Amino acid sequence: MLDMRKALCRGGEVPASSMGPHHGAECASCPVRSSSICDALTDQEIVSLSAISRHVNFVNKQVIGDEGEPAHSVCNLVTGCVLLSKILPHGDRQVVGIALPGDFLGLALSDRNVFTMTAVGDVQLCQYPRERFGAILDAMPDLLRRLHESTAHELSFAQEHMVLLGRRSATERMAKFLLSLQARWARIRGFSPRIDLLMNRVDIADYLGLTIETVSRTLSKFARDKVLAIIPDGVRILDQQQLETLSGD
Amino acid sequence: MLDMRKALCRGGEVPASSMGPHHGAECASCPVRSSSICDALTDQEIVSLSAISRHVNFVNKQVIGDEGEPAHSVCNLVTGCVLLSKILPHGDRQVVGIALPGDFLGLALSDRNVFTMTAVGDVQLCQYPRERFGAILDAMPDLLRRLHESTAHELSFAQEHMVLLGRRSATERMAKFLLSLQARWARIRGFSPRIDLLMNRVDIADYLGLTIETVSRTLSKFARDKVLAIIPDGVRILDQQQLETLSGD
DNA sequence: CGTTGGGTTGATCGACCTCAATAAAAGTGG
DNA sequence: CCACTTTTATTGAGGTCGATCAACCCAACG
Repeated sequence: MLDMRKALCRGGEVPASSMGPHHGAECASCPVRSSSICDALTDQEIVSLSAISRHVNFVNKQVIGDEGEPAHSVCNLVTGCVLLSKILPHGDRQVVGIALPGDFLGLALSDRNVFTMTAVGDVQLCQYPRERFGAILDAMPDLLRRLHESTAHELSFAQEHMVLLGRRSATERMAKFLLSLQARWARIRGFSPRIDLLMNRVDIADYLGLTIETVSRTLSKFARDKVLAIIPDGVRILDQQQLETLSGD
Repeated sequence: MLDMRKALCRGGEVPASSMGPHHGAECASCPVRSSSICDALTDQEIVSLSAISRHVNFVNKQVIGDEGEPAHSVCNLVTGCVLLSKILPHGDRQVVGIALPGDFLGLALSDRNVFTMTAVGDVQLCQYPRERFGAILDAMPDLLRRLHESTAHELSFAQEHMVLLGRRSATERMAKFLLSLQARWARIRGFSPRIDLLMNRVDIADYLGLTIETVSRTLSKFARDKVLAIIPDGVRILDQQQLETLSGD
């Protein structure tokens, strides 16, 4: 519901902390290699891909790329969380996706950003110049296949989210959201009843197509019903079973 | 809002009218070749692809494939319209996509249908066995690239639809829907103020996340305001400009 | 004709939004 | 470390848009 684009202090595209280019070597110790598109590559291919890669850092609320603006690079999300959002003429915002470590940003390889990307908390990206990445794709059919897989998976996720936005109640949306985040983090850090939300109520509301008040009320209701406890920066699930019931399937 | 799966007379996967396999030759005269993924192929490649293709026909409301069931084939939509939908445990339905001539069904190449596909009116598909199509992809990197492009485009469209479902009013949804359909048909048949809806109010409601009553009321309102005229099987736009204003951007 | 399926319209209801006040948390500067 | 501001979250009261429930129309069709 809030246009954050103006509210941000964007120094430059690349924060000072990441100006030094450091190539190649890190891939071997990359924490998301196995869960990213890079797992489709041979060691040799990794080397040639890493030759064009650069790590870049962003801080909370920093805009990584603006909808409609030229996209100079594509990247893997290494650490942190990135919100993908679109803003309507009258100012309303819809968060159309949440990227977590291992996710690829720029699946479409489009020359313009199709959505605004905003860092949530500290974010590290492994960035590749777009044209060079495109060129490398020609030489690595497995990489293209993996990219297509990821895109298809995203599409499927998007369709699932359409169902949520079109046909589900506020309670179901909230429950689904929490379970979905929990499941996604589980693949990265392992299962935990404690869920770091990272983002604030505005972001959640804009993702679920609700208002912050409804988000707050729904969470309070869950807490009152002992389904979860609201803790700093997140929630702790107290009754997993009940939350799944509330999610509507 | 209606579970149609049970309500249908599904003879078999392949209607009698299409049992005779007819290979290859039609590709030369295919009406959607240039707008389908096939336009990425050389004449020679077309021949090898057409060797595994088969045309199949479906009638109005016939289920082409059910969500969750094994997907034996992928296909190009040649004529007609296909609804892609998901159904909640509860019974509510969300239409997550509308396929028109030239669109590819089965972009994900997944072994199971991720949504239910339902024919709207008479439908002709150009069908390929899934495994064989997958194998052919290895030999045709351009085809894979084209497939990825289509998938990325679908994803972008899906995200736009999320904005509609999450943040737009009934009026805006309806206006957007009509303009979107008009634009998509324009690429196939050329621009026309007359829009064949093909589908009924239930389908529209389930696509827009509304009820049939709201769809009907909104259309009636548009007609009362002389924005459009409701005609058999569709609408005729009377005030294109005003409809665009109503769409909210 | 009666029946059936789709569409329209009206009356009422309720889930969520809006507006507003308050509370809690997080910065900021002395 | 403590006032002070600013941001973020919660809670309440009231309003609204679209859902629900229900009646009715109309065309197709046996």
